[in-house]
Amino acid sequence: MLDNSTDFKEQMVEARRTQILMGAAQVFADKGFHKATTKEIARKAGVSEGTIYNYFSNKRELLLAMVQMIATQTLRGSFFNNPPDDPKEFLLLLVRDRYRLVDQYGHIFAPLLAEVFSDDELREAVYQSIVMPIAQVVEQYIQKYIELGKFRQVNPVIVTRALIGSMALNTAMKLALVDNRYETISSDDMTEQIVELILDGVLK
Amino acid sequence: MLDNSTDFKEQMVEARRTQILMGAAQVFADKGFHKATTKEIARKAGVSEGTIYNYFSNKRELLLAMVQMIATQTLRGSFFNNPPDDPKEFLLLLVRDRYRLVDQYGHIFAPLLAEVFSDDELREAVYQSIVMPIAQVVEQYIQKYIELGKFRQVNPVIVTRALIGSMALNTAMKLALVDNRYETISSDDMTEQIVELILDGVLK
Amino acid sequence: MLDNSTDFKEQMVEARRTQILMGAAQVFADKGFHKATTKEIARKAGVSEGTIYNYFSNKRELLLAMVQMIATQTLRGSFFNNPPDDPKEFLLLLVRDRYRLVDQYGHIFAPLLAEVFSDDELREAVYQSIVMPIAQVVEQYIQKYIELGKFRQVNPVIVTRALIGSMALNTAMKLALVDNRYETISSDDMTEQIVELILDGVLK
Amino acid sequence: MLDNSTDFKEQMVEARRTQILMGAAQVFADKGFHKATTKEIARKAGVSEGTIYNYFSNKRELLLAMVQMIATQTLRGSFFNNPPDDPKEFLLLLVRDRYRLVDQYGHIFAPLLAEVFSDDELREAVYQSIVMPIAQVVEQYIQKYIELGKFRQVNPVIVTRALIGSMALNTAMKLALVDNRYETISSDDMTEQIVELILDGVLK
DNA sequence: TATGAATGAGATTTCATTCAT
DNA sequence: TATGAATGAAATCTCATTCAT
Repeated sequence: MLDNSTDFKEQMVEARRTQILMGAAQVFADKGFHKATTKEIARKAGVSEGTIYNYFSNKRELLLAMVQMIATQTLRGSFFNNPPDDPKEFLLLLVRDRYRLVDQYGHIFAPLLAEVFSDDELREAVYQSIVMPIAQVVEQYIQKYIELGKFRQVNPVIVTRALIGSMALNTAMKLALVDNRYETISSDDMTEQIVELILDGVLK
Repeated sequence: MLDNSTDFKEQMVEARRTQILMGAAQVFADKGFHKATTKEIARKAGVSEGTIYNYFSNKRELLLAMVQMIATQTLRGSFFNNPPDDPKEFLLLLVRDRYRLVDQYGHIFAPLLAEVFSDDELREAVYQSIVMPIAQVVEQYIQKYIELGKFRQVNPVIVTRALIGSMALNTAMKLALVDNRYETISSDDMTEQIVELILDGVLK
Repeated sequence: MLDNSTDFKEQMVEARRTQILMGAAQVFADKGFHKATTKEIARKAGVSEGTIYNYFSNKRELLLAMVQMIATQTLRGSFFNNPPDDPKEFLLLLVRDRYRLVDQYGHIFAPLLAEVFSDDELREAVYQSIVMPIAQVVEQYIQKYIELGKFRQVNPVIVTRALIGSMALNTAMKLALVDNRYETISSDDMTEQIVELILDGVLK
Repeated sequence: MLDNSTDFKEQMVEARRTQILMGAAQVFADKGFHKATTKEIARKAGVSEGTIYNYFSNKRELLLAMVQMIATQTLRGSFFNNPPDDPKEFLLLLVRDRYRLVDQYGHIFAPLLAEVFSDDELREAVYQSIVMPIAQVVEQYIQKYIELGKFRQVNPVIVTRALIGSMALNTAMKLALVDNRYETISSDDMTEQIVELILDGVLK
């Protein structure tokens, strides 16, 4: 078989996988993982139920595949190579970039996080593929600034999770529509306030 | 029927409900809500499956009842009436008290939070009964100190969720055993570092 | 719990198992094991599909249970203790007793034998529980008569299977209605002819 | 279209059918008819799933086609025309020839026989195409020798099935590896003992 | 009120067969 | 004619819930 024929096939397979994943993401978002039926996923994805199983070995694999899909949306290399010197600029760039990811894949995150509580393997995958990569960047940055004497002697691990947790809960509140005071808070304002809060907490 | 007879009966009913809830909590913690079977809950609770339905109308009600059970573990009135003047003392007392709650009911929180992502009513209940009461105390305290000129002009809503989110994610990391660096961090250290971080972020 | 209550419960369980097995036997006989659906088994047995699984862990267990049921229909102890001295009398008694079993459980044997070809565990069970016990009796009898000098020096293992195989294929022909010449052959005639055939083959 | 072109085409078709049947035979032997998937048959046969359906109308047809394939392996004409006069020679020649068939097609027989119990049409086909032709030869031979006064007044139908059943069960025992005493019995010994057994049973 | 056997709706998954390329 | 992706019917099995005792 010729190379471009193989390529073509691979592309078709990838396109089909994505098509199915998107359907699954919608249904998972609506119903949650357990109440989502393969029948409805198939309908939303525009394929038959059987076709799902030509591309994923079972329903749960759909969740794991979503983790991988999100994980590939990494930070641009430029960011890693030349992180801005100004801490505020650094954190704002980073946080806004990740916030955009949540905005884009928001409907995927919720069912994913829900299952993380009861699925050990999924939890590990989410942590290793999604949380760790970004957390490491922040930790190392903080560590460097502590050594430079610009930050207080804080624990970078804790502070990093504090930043992520602060963003996560506030974002969740915004998306969950459970507290209407969030309607008047813009994402940019929220992001900036949180970055400043944490930053002032670590600055000497 | 005499009053004390009614009381006795009510107590029996309450005791049975608790007995069942405790069984359910254990199984939910082990398996998650969906993979927990009523058969196993009954066994763990030491009752028959049928009996569960004499006290709860369905499996999901067990989750809602757990929210109420946790919600009753409110802060002591004394805390509300005479909150410590020193912000650090205030926040530490508060956070440690809540942390104790998580320690005690930790196995209930995970399955509860998992379902919060896909169950609107449960989400509302958790927010109103568990998050809001404590959040309000913090918000009002922050508001007061802003007005007193001791805190910067921050948004109390955001800062409060930042504090809660910081504690939540760090605690989750500790409990999830997914990052072994948390093994060397004591709860007290963690709590104090987070409180200081947020506090330094809001102090003028 | 009192003994007779336990007994009663055990009897109920046994009765239910038998009820389900009988339903399964009918459907297996009609359709064969694989084309038999649990839905139809349930209907024939007069229970719901779910009930089947309260008594058998899966569809295949129904087959194994049938083997056990047939296996319990052993030869009377008197037969073992005082086998008739006359070889012809001995073999006729034995063969007719077993033939009666086939007559009674005939509809169970067919699907059982069909699966024996592709299910190792079932094959082992059928051999150990059904074939071996009866085969051993015959083998030992033949062996004894060889030693007494009344039978030729034949291999008791082969001769025993020859007898069983002769009976089996002729019986199958009768039951399968595939050769109408069998319509005019009575079971008793057939049995006697086969016993005589084998016996004359071994007698000195 | 020219004759030899048609012939060539027919040969190609026949070759393809055989290729597919051989693949199917292997998988049927491994898994049994029902657990064999068309996907695996296609793989073993070295064709695609679709191609199977260009040569056979459905999976079951594969079984029927196997019956025909075995049926064509008939006894040599010479055997029919000049059967040996000596009964023992006659039976040994016949039985050994058929035993060779089982040896060669053994892996096909098991799944075939399994289905025979629940598939009326297949049963009829096996009986008419495989059992009957050989059985008739034996029956007529026996009949002739009875008339010649060399055999007792036995029923040729029963005796013939007794011979076939004796061979079948003993052979099955050997192949099924379920009774290790068969490991020390050679096929030739077994064949001869059975022929002698039956023959002594019918000889005057 | 407590029990637990019975229920049956419903979900996942398999796989023979079809059909566009 | 060959391919193999797509199909969707159908089957097994689970389990929350009911109800007779």
